[in-house]
Amino acid sequence: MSQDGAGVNLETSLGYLLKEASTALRVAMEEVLRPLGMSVTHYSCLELLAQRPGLSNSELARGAFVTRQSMNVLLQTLEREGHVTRPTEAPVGKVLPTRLTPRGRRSLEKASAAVRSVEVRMLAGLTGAERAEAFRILRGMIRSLREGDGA
Amino acid sequence: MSQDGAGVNLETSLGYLLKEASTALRVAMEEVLRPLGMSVTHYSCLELLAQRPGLSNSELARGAFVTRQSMNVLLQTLEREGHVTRPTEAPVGKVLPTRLTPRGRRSLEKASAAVRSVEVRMLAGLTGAERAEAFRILRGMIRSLREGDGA
DNA sequence: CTTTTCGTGTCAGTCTTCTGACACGAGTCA
DNA sequence: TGACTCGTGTCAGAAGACTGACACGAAAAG
Repeated sequence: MSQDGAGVNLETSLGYLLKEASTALRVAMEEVLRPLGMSVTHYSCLELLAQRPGLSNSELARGAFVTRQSMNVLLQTLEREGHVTRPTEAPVGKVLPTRLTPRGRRSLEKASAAVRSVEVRMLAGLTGAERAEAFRILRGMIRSLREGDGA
Repeated sequence: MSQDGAGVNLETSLGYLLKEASTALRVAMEEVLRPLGMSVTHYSCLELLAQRPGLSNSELARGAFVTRQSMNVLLQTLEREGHVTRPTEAPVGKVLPTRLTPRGRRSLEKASAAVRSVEVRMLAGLTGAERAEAFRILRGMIRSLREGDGA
């Protein structure tokens, strides 16, 4: 019932499986993040800032896979809640470098632990070699997909 | 600058890479689907119906990774546009089995071809063995993630 | 047969994210 | 110097998806 030559066979499509895996991961993350009052984008933003302090709104948006506009409203919330700070004046150009506050850092610590547990669970049945292989393959897919961008 | 033992290292995180790949795929699909006036969920719904005619609203929702409510409004649109049909009365219970119209099928054909080209591009640099390996690994991840569901 | 559980379709309201558009500053190039 | 491109921050409106809640029918459990 599913081997019509024309269609994309959902049962065997790597694209569909990729979406399925990504959704499962997002659901699992939401599950552990909800008790902390945090969404996935929320967390991603904080984690990005921890690893690369001073990132701009646009850079954060790209890193969290949302638009600048969406990231901006998120940053406003995070700023209001005291998790991050942005200068009122741009030191150079229009870019407003964002930084974590101590409170934001504490908040991130719990979230990070929760997310790490999810990732550990996801990778539980995989050997080191398989993880490396998965990493390599996914990187390749991304590169191939983006190649056709400007073409 | 990124090897603090506590955080989830974004550069080496398979979870992050998974999201990145999934986003790249979605973007690429939106790109080829837009000229056809179709969104990804739109297309997913049609493709599901082609392979499993008579699916209910709820089943379609699960297959397209959205809620019943979201799928319902989409189905209303698709019905209004004449791409699908649903009986006004439920043959049994409350379930309304949905089917593609010839018009829906024609519409899907173009979309399916476009999506297939994206998937081909994504898989371009991969050998058959790698694709099989990717399939196996992703399946494992999904299973592991869902295991902790009811725990 | 009765009760309970489960899945379904649907209504209503809210929220998040996106698309479109604008002005501004920095860097590039002639 | 001046024109041009590029990236950025921001405002406004629209679209899409979600959460919460309800009634109903089927299937399972008693």
